[in-house]
Amino acid sequence: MGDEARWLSDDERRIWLGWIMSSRLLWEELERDLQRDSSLSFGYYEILVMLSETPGRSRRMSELADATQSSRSRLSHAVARLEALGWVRREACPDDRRGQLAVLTDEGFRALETAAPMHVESVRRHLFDVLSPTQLAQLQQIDDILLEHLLPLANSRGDVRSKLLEEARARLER
Amino acid sequence: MGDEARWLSDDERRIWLGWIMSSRLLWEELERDLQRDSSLSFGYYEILVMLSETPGRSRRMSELADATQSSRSRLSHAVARLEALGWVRREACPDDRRGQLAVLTDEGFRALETAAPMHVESVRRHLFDVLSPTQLAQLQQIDDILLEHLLPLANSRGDVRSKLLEEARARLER
DNA sequence: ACTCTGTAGTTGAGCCGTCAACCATTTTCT
DNA sequence: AGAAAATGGTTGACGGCTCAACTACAGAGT
Repeated sequence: MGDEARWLSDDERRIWLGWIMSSRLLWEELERDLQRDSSLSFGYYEILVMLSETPGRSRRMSELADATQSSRSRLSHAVARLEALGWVRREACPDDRRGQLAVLTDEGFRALETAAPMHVESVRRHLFDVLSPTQLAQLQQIDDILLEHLLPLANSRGDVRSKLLEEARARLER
Repeated sequence: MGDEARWLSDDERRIWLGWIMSSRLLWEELERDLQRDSSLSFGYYEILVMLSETPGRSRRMSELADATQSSRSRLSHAVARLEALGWVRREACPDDRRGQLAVLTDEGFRALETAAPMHVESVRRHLFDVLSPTQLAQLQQIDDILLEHLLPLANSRGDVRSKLLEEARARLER
């Protein structure tokens, strides 16, 4: 392998591999649980959660895209599928004729209600129950720093994500 | 949202959101860099790396699957695509007539050689350069614990991953 | 009013991964 | 030895994502 200027040291390599493996496995485990318990993908789950948390259980497409860290395109596809499942409905936006509102249906809300407790349980099992309070605090600090570095990058890449991510970050720092 | 028995506390919610956002963004950023610099997906990159690190630059499919934390199916598809690109070649396994060897071609090795330094640079930029040594040490501990919890789960789910993950973990603990 | 630029959202092609079904070979058990 | 079970690997349908192209509307400047 081309060992150029700044290769990784052994320590760094271990940290790197550890991060890759653990974060990948955790994601997979959570998605698998969610899929098994509720036949819901994590992406869908996030969308339903975000909708359920707004008054009126509805939100504009682009807002929703930012809130769930997805591209507009991805959200558009996802909402189309959720609509086909009957969990979300599209409505025209009153004040902007370009806009679309994604609205959580009652059926969608019920689906979320059954999924949520099991998902939370899964998050506990795989994250909160295995780390000590100290480690959780450390993890939070680390993630905050990473976000501080990564969010501006994501934001500057225009198109995809916008100011709402900053808002999300503010929420984190509160 | 159905607040059942053990919902997340505000602190937990912040940690949870922080983890989701940061790990997702980091993955995306690294993949984006890799794609931009080398038109290589992270999955492919990993396969090439694993192959390049074995004597003979070849490895059995299932070994390779475990080493890259992928299902046999995924690896099979991926190697098919890498083969079409001319970076990997399949060979029959001498001692087991069921087996297949994935072999890194010279062209594949060259592709990896150009990709690697830029990728390492990207990892530094987004991870090692933003965290302090203390935080990196903490992160490693945290990831080790997560792995200790997650690897057995992944292993027990038979089919997909096997003993080699344990080996990988041993490598981590060395 | 009229163009110019930016924003909202959708669409289709193509890539990558999952899942389940499948064949071939090897191992184990009797 | 022969049947049964386990292992190695592939395949095809399908889901979901990305990227780039596109339509429609809004807002600014003239």
